[in-house]
Amino acid sequence: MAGVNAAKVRKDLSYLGTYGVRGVGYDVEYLIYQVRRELGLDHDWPVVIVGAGNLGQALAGYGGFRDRGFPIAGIVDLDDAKVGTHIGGVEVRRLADMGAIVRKGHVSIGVVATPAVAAQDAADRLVAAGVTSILNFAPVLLNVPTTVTVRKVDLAVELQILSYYEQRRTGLDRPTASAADRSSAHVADRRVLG
Amino acid sequence: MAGVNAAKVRKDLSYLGTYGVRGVGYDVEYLIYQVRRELGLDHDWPVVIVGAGNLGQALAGYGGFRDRGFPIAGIVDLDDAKVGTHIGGVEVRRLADMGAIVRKGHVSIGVVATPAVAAQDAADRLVAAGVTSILNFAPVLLNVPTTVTVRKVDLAVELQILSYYEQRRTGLDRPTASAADRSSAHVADRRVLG
DNA sequence: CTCTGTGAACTCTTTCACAGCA
DNA sequence: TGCTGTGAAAGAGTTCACAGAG
Repeated sequence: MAGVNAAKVRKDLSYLGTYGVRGVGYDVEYLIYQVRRELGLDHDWPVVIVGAGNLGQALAGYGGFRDRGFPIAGIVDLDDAKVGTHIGGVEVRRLADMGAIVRKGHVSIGVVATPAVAAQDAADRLVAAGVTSILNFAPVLLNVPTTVTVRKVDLAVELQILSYYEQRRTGLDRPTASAADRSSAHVADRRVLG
Repeated sequence: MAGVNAAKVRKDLSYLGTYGVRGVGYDVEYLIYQVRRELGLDHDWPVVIVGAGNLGQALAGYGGFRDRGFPIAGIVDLDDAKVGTHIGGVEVRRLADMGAIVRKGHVSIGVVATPAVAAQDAADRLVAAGVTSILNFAPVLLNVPTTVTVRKVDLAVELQILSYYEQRRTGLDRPTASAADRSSAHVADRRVLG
């Protein structure tokens, strides 16, 4: 169902410890608990969103975050016109309030949903406020201390990857085709084919 | 700057062909053109968005798609209350209009921005309309013909990955720590540390 | 006989190290 | 001397195949 074979599932689970019983199977409920604990999903992780533009609003309004353990502790924006408006039950606050939100809400994860030019400043402020993990939606590489973890999600890049397969499907017979195929195998592994 | 060493850059570029000159360097402009051509970025790829909720609206309103070669050919929604409204200069159309949008706009990429329960239906309709690549934001595995490429972006999973590092940073000294470290190296490779 | 745990084999990716060329 | 191209080595990740246990 997940596109992963049995050997890989067993090997991966074995890294967590020995939670199965040979010849019998896994206690599913207990296994799920252990996986969740290992991934840090046994409690909520409040997040603060920087940028109340289209994306920031969507993220704040998207119930999937709260439902899956990531409640919105706050959303801040540089634009005073947006401050005071409500999105998904959360009030947009001033950028200067970020430190207070992080401190009061025990926030360790920040989301950068600003335009590219404002992203580094947003990251700097998040780091200064004490955030140690950042999810970056801006199409720039953020420069942060080594103690801070950054993950980047570039929506346009996701489309570019699809365009690569589209282009390849139609524009066949190029001489370098097979070599490029091999080199891009790490990308293809995220394809889900039914 | 990109967190990649010179050998890897050279090796990767070599898969596209021999576009550099030994002892001299690459003609940057020509190289960029070749990379773009190989990735299918030498022309626009109009996309159709299914779902005009928070996320669909954000995607449609987000200028980054159009700017990077992915203009919004149309956005459709099941909810008649949303039909007729405008988002980022694009009118929300009825779900039934999807076929016409795809045909008229020569769309081959669809974006699923629906709730989880509606995602498979959205994908089925996209495939029936002739779309061959799907970017799926719903937290479900889509079942599509092997001729269709699917990429999944799960925003909550991105936060879960960050929570894993957070949990690990604080809750240290667990016996299985080193083994799990090794097994998760494929996740860590997307971290950007300054 | 069934199902998990895991060392070993295998495959794929990255890096090294140097040849080739200006 | 400087920079690209690439075979070979090294390193990671995945799969195999079977031991172990009920």
